[in-house]
Amino acid sequence: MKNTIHVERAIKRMTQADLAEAVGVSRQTINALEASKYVPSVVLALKIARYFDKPVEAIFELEKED
Amino acid sequence: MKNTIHVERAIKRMTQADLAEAVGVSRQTINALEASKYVPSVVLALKIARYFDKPVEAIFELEKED
DNA sequence: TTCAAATGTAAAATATACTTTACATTTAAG
DNA sequence: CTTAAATGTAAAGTATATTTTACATTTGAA
Repeated sequence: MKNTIHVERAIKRMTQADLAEAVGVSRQTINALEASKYVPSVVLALKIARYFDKPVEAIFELEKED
Repeated sequence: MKNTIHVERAIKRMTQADLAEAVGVSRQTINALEASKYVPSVVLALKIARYFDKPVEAIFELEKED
């Protein structure tokens, strides 16, 4: 699992805390997602994608090992 | 969280066990997802969507309470 | 109607997402 | 350089996804 949350966040010039609040999770959760420490639920993925107005697949990408 | 897994499965005329094997989870996991007993990870959602050749959003939909 | 396949369900165990608190490090602006 | 904001990280706790085993019920085809 690979994601481009930090890129989307850079485009919108927002902090991890901003995004966390926008999608209703803690800042550490966003930080951990960006660091690929774990895989989000599809609910959180949908919220993040919707926030950035992109399809889930544009932000979260499967890798061979998934 | 609402999903249309059983519909996609009906279109392809496949069993829960078939889909489970195709995406690498147990049959009970598919059964529980169809019964909305829990929310899958985005990895599993991506695999299911990819298997049905549709975007995640076409199969998994956020609800107000999410 | 009968039988096998498909589905529903449940409990126990394990893995992992997510939160909270707290602190250290980095970065950017003044 | 100094300071505040942003980020990285970590540990402990809670919630929940997923598996395994097992059995009951439903459904469909012969």
